[in-house]
Amino acid sequence: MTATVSRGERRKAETRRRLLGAAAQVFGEVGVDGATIAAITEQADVGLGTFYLHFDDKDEVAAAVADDLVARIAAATDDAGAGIHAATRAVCAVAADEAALLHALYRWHGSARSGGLRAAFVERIARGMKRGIKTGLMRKEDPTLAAHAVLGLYAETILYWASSGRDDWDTLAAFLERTTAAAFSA
Amino acid sequence: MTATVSRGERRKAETRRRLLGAAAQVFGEVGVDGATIAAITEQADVGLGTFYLHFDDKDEVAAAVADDLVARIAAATDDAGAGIHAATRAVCAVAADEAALLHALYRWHGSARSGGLRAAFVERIARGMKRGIKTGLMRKEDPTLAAHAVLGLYAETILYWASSGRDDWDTLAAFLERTTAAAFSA
Amino acid sequence: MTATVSRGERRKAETRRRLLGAAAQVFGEVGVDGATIAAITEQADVGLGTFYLHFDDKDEVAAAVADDLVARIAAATDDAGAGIHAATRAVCAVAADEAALLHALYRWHGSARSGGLRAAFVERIARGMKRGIKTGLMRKEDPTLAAHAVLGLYAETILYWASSGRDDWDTLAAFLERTTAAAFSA
Amino acid sequence: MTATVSRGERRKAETRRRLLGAAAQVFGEVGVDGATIAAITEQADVGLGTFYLHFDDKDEVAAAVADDLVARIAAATDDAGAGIHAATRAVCAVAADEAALLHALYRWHGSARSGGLRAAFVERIARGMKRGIKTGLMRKEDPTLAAHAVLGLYAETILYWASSGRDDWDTLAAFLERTTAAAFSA
DNA sequence: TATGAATGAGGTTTCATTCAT
DNA sequence: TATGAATGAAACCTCATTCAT
Repeated sequence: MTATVSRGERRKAETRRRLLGAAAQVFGEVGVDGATIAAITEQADVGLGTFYLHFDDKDEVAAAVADDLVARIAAATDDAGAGIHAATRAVCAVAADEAALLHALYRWHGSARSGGLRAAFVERIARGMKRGIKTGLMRKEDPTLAAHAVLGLYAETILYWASSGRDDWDTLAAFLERTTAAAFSA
Repeated sequence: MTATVSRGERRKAETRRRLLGAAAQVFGEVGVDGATIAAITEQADVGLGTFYLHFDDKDEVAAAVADDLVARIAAATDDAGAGIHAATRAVCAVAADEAALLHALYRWHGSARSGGLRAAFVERIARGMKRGIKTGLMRKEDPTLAAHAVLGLYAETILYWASSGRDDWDTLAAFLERTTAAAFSA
Repeated sequence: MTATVSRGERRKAETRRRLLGAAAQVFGEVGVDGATIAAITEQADVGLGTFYLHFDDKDEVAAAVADDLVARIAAATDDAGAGIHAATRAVCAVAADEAALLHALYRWHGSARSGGLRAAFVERIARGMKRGIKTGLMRKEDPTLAAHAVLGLYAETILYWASSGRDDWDTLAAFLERTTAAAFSA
Repeated sequence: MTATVSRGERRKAETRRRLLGAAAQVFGEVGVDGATIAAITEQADVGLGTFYLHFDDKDEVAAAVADDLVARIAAATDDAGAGIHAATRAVCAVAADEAALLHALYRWHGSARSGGLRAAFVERIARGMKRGIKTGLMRKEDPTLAAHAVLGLYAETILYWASSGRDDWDTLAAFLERTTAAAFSA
């Protein structure tokens, strides 16, 4: 009744994880466009050809790395419970850890196949907005448009905070809560 | 004492203008990273080597194109007179015309030499914020931080508007004014 | 005293047969040069590494497939009994079935180790020629040279027939008999 | 009134000629499939990238080399005047010089774009056949089919002659004339 | 000043082959 | 005996940059 994955499968999954981690690292250092497959496999300490056993091309890893990051932020906000307050702190906490990667992926143009970070975040935020509007806590606005506004506001300030080397993320979180509340509360 | 620019100098300036226009066009089509020097010179209908008589590399043209765009938006807002209202309409008007280029330059990582669009806009917005705070119209916030917030809010919504093909820019402008006012007015 | 082949040996022979069939299939589809080991093992529904338990490399399978085909054509002509007439019909019958494979192997440059189809056919034809000359049915010519001539004549027309999608192989067979007889009979 | 091609254009044409010559050389040595772009540019003593200034890919050079060879053989036969006799000698003369290249191109599978040697030769031979049939010198046969037969007969014997190192091409030419005449004359 | 042919470093991708299981 | 993940050499192709004209 244990998970029945053969050792071979576990090793393959481990290699894939290594590649994803290496890609995240490299993307953070030189950006998605600046990253080369060779740099990723080198960082992962696997052979060059191994990359193509796990991904078709760079876009595919980038999409997978983006999905991972989105999932982590989603998990962090979900764990944090309801409320903009907790969610904002959680997002800032992840941002503090993964500033470089966040920067790389947020600026990434994405590919035909993947919407990248933006689409995923917009969708999550828009859902929250709809709830807020329905419960009367929020001013009535087009949820998708408002979600883009919030995304831009959060992303640009977070990346600014990270790039200027400030580490008092609570200050930023407070600003974000204050501003968002003022902007959209009913 | 008319301006004494020789014919050679005039021709050179004309060629430079051609290259800038071509670069803007190509950037809009394939992004800054996707653009090649050959594509730019071809679009400009100029020899390949000519590029290097006017610019050192792609970063330099991209910076120049970005400066041009910033200057045009600045001129538009300045012409529009004071007030967020007029400025927002002016920005949206330019965005409507240059959506593709705006997209390309805003996502561009920039270069070591140039801050790109972001730095220029942040600086302008921050100046406005300082004025607003001093005159008591605006809530007191860190002007640079607030400027990044406004930049992100505007940029992300404008690019969304353009990418979704909507052309009722007045609707967007109204949303932006409403939201910004709510977020930052005293 | 039945043939005592162990189960292991039987299974191994079966796997080899599977690989040969798969190789023939793949060669017909993409040519010998275009075929990859992976494509062959996939078609055979066998592990990639298994290939190397049976063959050293692609040239070796190609040679084996060619030998098979030659053997089948030889068997067909032998079964058909004596006479150019019957042999030609038999060759055309096989060609009709295996046009793609025939094309792939006939154009194949061969390897250092194997003469491929050409050598085998030339040898068989030359033997027939010598007999024909000895019995006085055939004009006296250098048998090997004449064999090459016949091979080229047959092969090029058969491949043309197959590639143009015609299926009235009797028409072709009649042409070949008529022409060969005219060319070489005493 | 002299040919008005600038020096630059002449130099470019010269480079192209160098590449064609080098490709012919390399194809003769290792076959079309075995040839690499690097080997061709090295043989031509030009930079690797230069290749792509003149040809899209290997298929395109191969087609150009094939066209050249066809044109040379066509010129040789045309110069030789009418009659199978002269034409056969002319073909053999070129074959003697270009045996290796002929071998490489004749075995080449060709590309989607180019019919290669085969198509060009078949067409020329078929034209001759139609004339022969109309004038009553030749037995009535499907001209395209007969052309393939003649092509196969000539090609296979010529390549045999070359590969076996024989240099009495007159002997071969005599065989070809004799055999073709017997096979197809009315 | 303008041109564009030539260059080659640098990236991507494939695939024969090995080897631990 | 069978497997298939891992490997890296080798091929392809692009494009920034130079330089002779």
